[in-house]
Amino acid sequence: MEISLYQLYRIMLENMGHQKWWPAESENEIIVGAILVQNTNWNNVVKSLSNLKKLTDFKTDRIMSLDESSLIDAIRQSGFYHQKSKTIKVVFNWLISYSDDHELIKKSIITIRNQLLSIKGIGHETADAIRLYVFDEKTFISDRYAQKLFSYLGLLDINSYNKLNRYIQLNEEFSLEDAKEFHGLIVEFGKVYLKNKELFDTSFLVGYKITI
DNA sequence: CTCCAGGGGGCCA
DNA sequence: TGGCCCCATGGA
Repeated sequence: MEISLYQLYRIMLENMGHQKWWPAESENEIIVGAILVQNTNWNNVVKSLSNLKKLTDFKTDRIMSLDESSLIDAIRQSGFYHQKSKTIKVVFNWLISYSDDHELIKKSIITIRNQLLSIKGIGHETADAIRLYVFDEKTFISDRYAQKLFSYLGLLDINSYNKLNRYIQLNEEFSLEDAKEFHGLIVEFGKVYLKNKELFDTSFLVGYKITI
């Protein structure tokens, strides 16, 4: 049966329920989490976020006032802490350059994506995650789980972020909230259904062919 | 012990 | 562009 990308989203939502992504209490927490989770298990990130919440409550000025060793100690469990600590500082410095005002950033002439990509330690996926969950830019995150899903569906066998990102785009049927939910569904599907097939029934996606 | 997570940068062809 | 290596921790 041929279905659209939006219908795929609806089917996943009906079978898996709302994933309520991104799990965080503030936008600054989302930004830090997006950096810390790079090639790192989320369980490790949760510990670091807990440390940082106690230290800074994710206030921009308090994050910036942390010295490097304190920041590294707080995020150590998330790995790659030398680069991630620097990236966090640069990103929040970028926010401060806009008076820590997200609305000002959204009105910027330069695209948010390009500004984020210019920061060392922020690549395509992290930039798109921050765009989607912090700056309300409806976008599809074509991460490894998305690549696996479309391969699993027999649609494409793409193992490149840019290739899939160019190929997949969310039409008007997707609201901003749909886009956020879709990414959560794809990741959770990948974590549970593609890796532990014996634990769950994956059949709800069997037999569908996506037309883009 | 090995493998790898909700990546990214540098380098090289 | 695309492949390879490195970055680092903790859980399975």
